[in-house]
Amino acid sequence: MLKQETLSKNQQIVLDYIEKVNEPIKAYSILHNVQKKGIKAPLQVYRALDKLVEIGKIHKIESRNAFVACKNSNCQISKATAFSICEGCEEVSEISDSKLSKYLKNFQDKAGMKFNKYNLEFFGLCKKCSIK
Amino acid sequence: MLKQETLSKNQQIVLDYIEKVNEPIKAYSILHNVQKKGIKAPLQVYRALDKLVEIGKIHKIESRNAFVACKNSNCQISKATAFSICEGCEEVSEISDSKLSKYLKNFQDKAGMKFNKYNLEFFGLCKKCSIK
DNA sequence: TACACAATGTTATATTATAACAATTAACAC
DNA sequence: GTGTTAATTGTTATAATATAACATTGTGTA
Ligand SMILES: [Zn+2]
Ligand SMILES: [Zn+2]
Ligand SMILES: [Zn+2]
Ligand SMILES: [Zn+2]
Repeated sequence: MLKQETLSKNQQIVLDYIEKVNEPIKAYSILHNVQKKGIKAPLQVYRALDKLVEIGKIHKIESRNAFVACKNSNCQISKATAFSICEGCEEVSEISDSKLSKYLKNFQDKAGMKFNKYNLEFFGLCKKCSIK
Repeated sequence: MLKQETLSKNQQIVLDYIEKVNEPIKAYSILHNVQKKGIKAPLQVYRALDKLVEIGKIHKIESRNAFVACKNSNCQISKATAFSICEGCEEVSEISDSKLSKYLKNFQDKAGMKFNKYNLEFFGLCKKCSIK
């Protein structure tokens, strides 16, 4: 079978919603908001999320248990992700910095382990929150 | 009041256990294993974990919802952490690389956000798992 | 002593995620 | 088209992770 090129119905419903809200959103919040589209159970959401993460359409913000649409057309495979997270307003943005990604892709730890994936989360205060 | 210098009873019990097992361990697994010491409820474990993370004695591996003792005497404050995680055997080790930490501490995103903390998780296969 | 704050104990509940199994749909080879 | 395989869906139940709320006790300090 060829590699999937189109999303399934539930995958598309979930992705549409995540792209629309345009900020990190939690699985059960997605569920509540797509029930009018016919998705009834958590598992239907989680299965769609798994696939969307796998193909790089969305990313999981691990420290927040939340999901966000990919804003970086270069990371189609979800294997090299970096985010900045404001601890004041919880605003999250995906970092797209070629020097950073190059540095991290080439990083070798002392045990010589070869990495195929990384996730980096920076925390701080955004401009708005830091002047409060 | 002076800054806490000694750990409380429950904090010490939980830390002792995490240091003993010497690998990432989950909160409810900790609970089961410290019940003989008198800790009875999840909240007692989570409160101890929160404090231990705060003071840098342990770290949370976000992608695994697990906790591990700090192996890097330099990161007493839990604000700059990096781990390598084997996706085969789930072995986790804390990365201590001064060049990496310097690079990340000084990283500035395009929005000029000032970071005070980061967490980086690398994924791959350890030597043992990669020859299988 | 009185005060402030940290830590504890306890019960209940909220939140996040997966197991198990049956049924349906989509893609492909022939 | 038919048969085959894998992906997807639907459904119920349950597991795993984490916090709310509130009363109580301990600890350092003035
Ligand atoms: Zn991305
Ligand atoms: Zn902010
Ligand atoms: Zn550490
Ligand atoms: Zn391994």
